[in-house]
Amino acid sequence: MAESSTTSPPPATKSWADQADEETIPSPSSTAETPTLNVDGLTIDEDKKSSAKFLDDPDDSNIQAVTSGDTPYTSAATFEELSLSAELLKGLYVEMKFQKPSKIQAVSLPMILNPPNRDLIAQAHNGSGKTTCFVLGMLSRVDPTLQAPQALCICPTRELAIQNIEVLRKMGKYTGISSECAVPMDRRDSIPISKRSPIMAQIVIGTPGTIKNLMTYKKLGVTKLKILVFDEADQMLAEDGFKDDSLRIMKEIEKLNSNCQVLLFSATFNDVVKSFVTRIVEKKEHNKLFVKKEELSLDAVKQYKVCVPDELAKIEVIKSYIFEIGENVGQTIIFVRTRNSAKMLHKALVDLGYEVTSIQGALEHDERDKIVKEFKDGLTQVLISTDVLARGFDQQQVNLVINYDLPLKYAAEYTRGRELEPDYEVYLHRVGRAGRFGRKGAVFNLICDERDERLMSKIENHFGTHVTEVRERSVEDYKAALKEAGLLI
DNA sequence: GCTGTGT
Repeated sequence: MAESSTTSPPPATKSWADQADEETIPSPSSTAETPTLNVDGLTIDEDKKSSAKFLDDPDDSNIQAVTSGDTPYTSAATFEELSLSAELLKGLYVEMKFQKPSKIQAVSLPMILNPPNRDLIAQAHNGSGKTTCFVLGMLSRVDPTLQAPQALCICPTRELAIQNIEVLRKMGKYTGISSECAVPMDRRDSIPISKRSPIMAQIVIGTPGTIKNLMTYKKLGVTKLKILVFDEADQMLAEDGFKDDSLRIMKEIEKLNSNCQVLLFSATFNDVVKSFVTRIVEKKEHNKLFVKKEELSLDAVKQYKVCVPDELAKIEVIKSYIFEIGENVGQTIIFVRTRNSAKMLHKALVDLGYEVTSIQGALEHDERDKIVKEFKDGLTQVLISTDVLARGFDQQQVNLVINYDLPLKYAAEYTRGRELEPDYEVYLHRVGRAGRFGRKGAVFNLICDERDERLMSKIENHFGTHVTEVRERSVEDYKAALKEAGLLI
C-alpha cells in the first residue's frame, strides 16, 4: 500500500510535523528515522480559552513522543477524525458519555488506528484514559464479519481483566463484536481445558496463565490476531512480574503471525523495564510516548504522612481519625503489604464494629468478584486490599487511599546486602486509585519506625514532592488536611 | 512480599 494512503485528512489542529518545526528535543536517539517531538501544548486552542476543563484531560501532562519512520501523525481533536464506525461512535457518546478524546487518546489513537499500525509503547498518567486507547484500538481494528480471535489483551490480575472486558462491552455495545474474558474459573464449575470448545470470540481479554494454557491446548487461535495488548506492560514484562509468560505468548504469536500490532500501556516504566521493553519492539518500526517521572505524581492527590509509635497505633489512627472524617469524602481503600495483614486488619476493624471488607489473592475467585462488585456498587465504603488492586482498579468514588504499609521492592538486585527500597511504581499506582480522571483525592501514609521514615523520604525524593506530616492530635488536624486536599469544604 | 494455570 502506498505510503501516501497513511496520511490523515488535512490537519484541523497542529500536526506532528508542525510541532517538530517548533520544538525538537535534542536526544541521542533523535535521528532522521526517529524524530523526537515534544507534544506538550497539543491541546486545541478553543480548549485553552475555555474555563471548562474536561475531567479526563489532566492539563499538565507533558508527553514526549518518538515516532518511527516519516509517517506524520495528527492529534485527534474529536473522535470523528478517527474514522470510527457509526456503531462505535454511538458507544462512545451514548454509553461512555465521552465528549472528546483526552490528551493520551488524541495522541495515541491515530498511531494505533492508522496504517501501518505500528507497535506502540505508551505511558500516561493514572486515570487519564489509557483503557479507552487500547479498547478502542481493539474494537476498531476487528473485522466484524470474521468470527475468530482478532484482538488479545493480557492483564496482570483477574480483576483488571474483568474490568477491561466490562469497559469493552459497554463501549462496543452497538458493534455486535463478540468478546470473552479468559481468567481462572472457580474450581467447582470449571471443565477441563482439553474438553472445552475453542474460543470463537473476536476479542479476548485475560490473565497470563489462562491465556498461556489456552494457547498450549490450541483453544486460542492466533493466526487471525491483528492486535496484541499488554495492560500494565511494565509489570507484564518485569523480571519480577510476568516476563517469562509474556515473552512466551509474544513469541508464539510472532511465530504464526508476522502481522500483529503490539501495544504496551502503563502509567509507569522504570529505567530497567523501559530499556528492556524498548528492545522488544526495536526490531520493528514503532512509536513511543513517555512522560517525565516528575510529571507523573498526581497533583490532584494530596499526600500526607502520619507518624505513629507502633502497629497498634495505626489501627487507632484509622479508627479515631480517618473513619471519623472519611465517611463524608467518598470511598476509601486501605493498602497492606501482605495477605495476612489484610486478614488481621479486617478482623480488627470488624471487631471494633466497622463495616469494612477485604480482598487478597488467597480468597476464592467468586469471593474476590463479589467483594469488588459490592465496592463498585457502593455497598461498602472501605476496602482493605493487597496490591492485587494497586494497578488499574477504576472506581471513581475513591477519594481516599491509606497506605497501611509502604510498598517494598523485593527484586534480588535490591535486596542483596542493600538497604530496602520502596517500590516507587507500586506507590504511584496505589495513589492513582484516588483522584481518578483529575478528581480531588488524598493519601495518608502510616509511618511507624525509622525504616518507614527512610522509605518515605526516598519516595519524596524520587518524585520530587513534599509529603506533609499530620500531627495525630485531633480530628480537626485531619479535617484540615482533607480541606487542603479539596475533599472537605 | 505481591500477582499470575490446572492437574
